[in-house]
Amino acid sequence: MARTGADTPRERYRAQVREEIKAHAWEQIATAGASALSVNAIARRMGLSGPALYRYFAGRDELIAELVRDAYRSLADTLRAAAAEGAGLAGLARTLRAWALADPQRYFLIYGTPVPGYRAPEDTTAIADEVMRTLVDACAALAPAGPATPEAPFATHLLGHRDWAGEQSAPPEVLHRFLAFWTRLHGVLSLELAGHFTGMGFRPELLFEAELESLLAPRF
Amino acid sequence: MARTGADTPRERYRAQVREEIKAHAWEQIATAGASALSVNAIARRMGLSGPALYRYFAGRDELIAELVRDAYRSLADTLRAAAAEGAGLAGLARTLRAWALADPQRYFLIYGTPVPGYRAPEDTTAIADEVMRTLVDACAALAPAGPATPEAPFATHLLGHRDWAGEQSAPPEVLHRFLAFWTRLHGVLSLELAGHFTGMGFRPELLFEAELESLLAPRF
DNA sequence: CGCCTTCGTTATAAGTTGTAACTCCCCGAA
DNA sequence: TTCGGGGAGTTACAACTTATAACGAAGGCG
Repeated sequence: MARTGADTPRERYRAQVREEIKAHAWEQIATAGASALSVNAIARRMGLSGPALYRYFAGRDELIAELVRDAYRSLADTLRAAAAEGAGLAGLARTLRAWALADPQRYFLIYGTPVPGYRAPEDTTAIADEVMRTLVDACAALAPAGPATPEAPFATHLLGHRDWAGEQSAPPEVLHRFLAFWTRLHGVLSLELAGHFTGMGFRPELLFEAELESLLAPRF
Repeated sequence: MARTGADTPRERYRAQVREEIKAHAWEQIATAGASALSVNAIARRMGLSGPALYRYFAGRDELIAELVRDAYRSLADTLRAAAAEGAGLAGLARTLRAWALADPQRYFLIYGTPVPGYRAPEDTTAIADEVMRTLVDACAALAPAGPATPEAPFATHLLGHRDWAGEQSAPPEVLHRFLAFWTRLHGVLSLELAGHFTGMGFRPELLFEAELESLLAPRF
């Protein structure tokens, strides 16, 4: 499962300890949030003393960056697996929702409040692009090259401005649908996971389904 | 402007210092995020020594809770003022956007990643309800009591489950439009403010406008 | 005018991140 | 099998944080 780079026992041990550190970190994040993640607390729970963990991660920031990378990786793999099993746009939406509900703090680690100075490393943005590409592909597969509606100012704007990751860019109609897909579902999910619907007494999954339905319509 | 409770010189001085503390806190949050807010750093910049600030706030958490309250207050006042000047749903949407762009970290303080254990105090949720009511009213004013569409499963669900703040609850069609309004605009705004659109090369305000337009349509 | 509250201070405790220096042991090569 | 090198883990330490306690000073209020 865990693809370790080299085979030397030292490398294997090192990779194993790194995974154990990350496991404790996730546990801690799930219960107290990422801002409360403490290197010392992890070391304590592992029976190690503080500075030992610095053999494995340059510091707290690098550990968090690694967790972000793993979160993106998990999401990308989950969505790709669903797509590979024939899930359409609706299936991907529900897969995304299930993934987010499984660990809200992991979702927020990716799509939550950003740290003002932070810049995601190259490999992480590459995985983020992989997520987007999966969703764009599903959008493209939904409406098989439907004729662009003439009155779509945003789509015509997208026609000229799409420095997208994928070079073979999808038609603007598809990109517009993808952006609506992404932002609408994120809007419902993030507010639900943050607890802004509690006390309102309705079932958030029905709002999610209603938004999803709006996205599947010819005119979304 | 600043409604100080009592008139005694001590009270006036106290309120003034509290405001100064909060001003420095906002400055710090805007540049480094809420998680990096340091009571000691604020005290240093004010020429005071650490524990002095504990005369004014019980601790870091209470200070942040106060900032959250003020952020909600600012948003509620801004939206109410816009509504009072005749702004409709579109005007409120653009007002919300301008308010968010003016200080992204302030927006995230309200709608960003939640701290797992945190429960907003009573008075804060009251202001949050005020924000919602303003938006619900604008949604109600948009379509003057249009006949409920028969095929609207979420609207019919809302009919039975709306433990809303306002007792005189709006019709489910209106509530559904409000929820779509809130979640769609938040979806675009939060992803934009978090920088997830940078490098894509399109103008986020056009996506915002496109989503807004979708919300103004009879069938949103 | 004097008291008393409140402010701001320093000292301290218990945390945190992160570095430095030292030991020790394991792995690999001769 | 033995020996050396390097990585792992340790303690000690610096600098920072939140927060409390105890003290002095200074102000307003009766």
